[in-house]
Amino acid sequence: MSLKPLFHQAIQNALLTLDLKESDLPNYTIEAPKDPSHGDLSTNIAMVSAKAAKEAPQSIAAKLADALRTQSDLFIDIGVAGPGFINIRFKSSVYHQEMKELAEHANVFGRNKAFDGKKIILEFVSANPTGPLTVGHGRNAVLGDTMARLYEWCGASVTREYYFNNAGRQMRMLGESVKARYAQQLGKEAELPEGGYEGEYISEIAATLVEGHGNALLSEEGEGVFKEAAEKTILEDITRTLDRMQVKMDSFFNEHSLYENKAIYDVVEKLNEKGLVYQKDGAVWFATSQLGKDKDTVLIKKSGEPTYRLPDIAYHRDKLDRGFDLCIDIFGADHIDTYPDVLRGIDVLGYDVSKIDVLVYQFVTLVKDGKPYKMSTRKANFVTLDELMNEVGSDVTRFFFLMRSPSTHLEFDVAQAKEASDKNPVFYLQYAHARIQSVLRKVSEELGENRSGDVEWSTLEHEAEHSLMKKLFFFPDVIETAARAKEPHKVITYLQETAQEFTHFYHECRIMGEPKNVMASRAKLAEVTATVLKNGLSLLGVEAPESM
RNA sequence: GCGCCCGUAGCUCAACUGGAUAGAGCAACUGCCUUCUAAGCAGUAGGUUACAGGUUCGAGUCCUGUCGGGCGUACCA
Repeated sequence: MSLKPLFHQAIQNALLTLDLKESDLPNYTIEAPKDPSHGDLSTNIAMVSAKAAKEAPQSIAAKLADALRTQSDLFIDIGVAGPGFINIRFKSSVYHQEMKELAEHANVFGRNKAFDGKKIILEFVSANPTGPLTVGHGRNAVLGDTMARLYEWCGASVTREYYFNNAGRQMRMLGESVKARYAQQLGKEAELPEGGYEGEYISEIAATLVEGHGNALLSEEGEGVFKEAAEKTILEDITRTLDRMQVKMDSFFNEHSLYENKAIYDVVEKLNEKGLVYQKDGAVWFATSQLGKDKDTVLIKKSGEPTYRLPDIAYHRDKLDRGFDLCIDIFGADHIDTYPDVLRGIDVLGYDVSKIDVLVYQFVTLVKDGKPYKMSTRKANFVTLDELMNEVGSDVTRFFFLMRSPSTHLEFDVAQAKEASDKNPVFYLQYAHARIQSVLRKVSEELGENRSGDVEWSTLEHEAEHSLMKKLFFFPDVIETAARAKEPHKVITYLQETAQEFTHFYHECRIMGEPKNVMASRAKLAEVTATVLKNGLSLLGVEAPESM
């Protein structure tokens, strides 16, 4: 279903006849050359093995090419080029055979076994319930969810977890803020606390409380009913927002449970047994300087409250205890510093650190009126995810967040996103899909039920048909690469190229009005392309419309 | 100061993780709608990959240094 294994196998067979042994070979790669005139696939095997074999790369390549010629009937062309690349071109019949197999289960095409049977937990969003999700959280949510989908397509069973903390100063402040608004709405003198939350949503929560309880709550503490009401409402709102974005969490993990079951104190105890814990200035310290860090780290403040690092370590231990093979955290660049401390802790506790991995993404810079825009949940001058989706919809929102590599800053021009949505690249993909469906409807009218019958793949000989087929074959590789590298944008790049190949084919090769066998095979090729586009878009959480 | 990330076309970004002549979209320009969706296609123009060294058959990609930007560097989360 993918061309690479065919070539790989042929190389293995050819090697048997040469002196070169597989064990002598460093890792060689098989790639599709950028320039298609070089061939369908290319390998650097001769170059990378030249040193060990003490032989010129061109000479090795020539021998190997000869062996391939005599042993394999898959190729129409085998050549040696440049510094020692071996380039091959497959016979048409290979394309047709592969297409036949692909078409038989196109709807699952792309699924692979790269993470087969693995239990993976992804932690993402994890915003504390102090306000609505912002554009900044959006990138986190979409990256996490899309990674989850990618792993699922690679055979893993995936848990999406939202880790949150409903205690601490922020939440206290939230309760006080709601209480202040509540009192104000009842005509009492009250001021927002210093550093309180100013957003409109606070007033709305207060208004609901006024409606439900009148002035009965005036004597209550901010930390009590007010905080609880705010937390409940905000978490519901967050869930609704995620829902709109096609993000569904499998579990919510409350940080507080790690206090209740004493997990955090057990961590301190275990670390203490290793002699890595001490007291100083009334606080409890983790001797991270003995583990390669330049200074030690506070685990429990002198107030008796743990810092976030302690529950973080306990949380990751909990995940490993739950039997996950891989724990991935999706972090914004500002949280990256917690990661090494967690690893140190987990390592000392005797767990396999390699099971913990992190996807760090850079910040979203919001651009408004051509200027960068500073956001703060507390000041309420943020743009919420809901507002954004009201303007451009969930498809465009998700696509936008995924378009760029996580390691680069994402510039989000609000004005541009709000206007001219027809210039957005997501529509190019959706349009290609809709256009295929439209053609297929016409073909079905023409051919009736016969359309899905036996397809004469051998009629597909046009250059445009070949390059489209070739593109399709690589889909599973792309998914695997994107999952391993944790770079979902690779899927987008691929889909755009695929849509481009399709429109090229669409303009070069008419479907309607051709002889029936040609019409049928081209329609089938178009149909499979649509399915691949749809599969890819579903990985991104984006709709593949039947018409536009 | 130190740590992590980034610097590629006018702008926003790719480049299959070390491969061959660095590619797309937007913006600009030239063509193409009496035959399957013009939200499209074909073409033109645009580059010393921040800079200087190094590693090797081969560097945008790896190493060292310099410059510039972002984020950290809390007994905040």
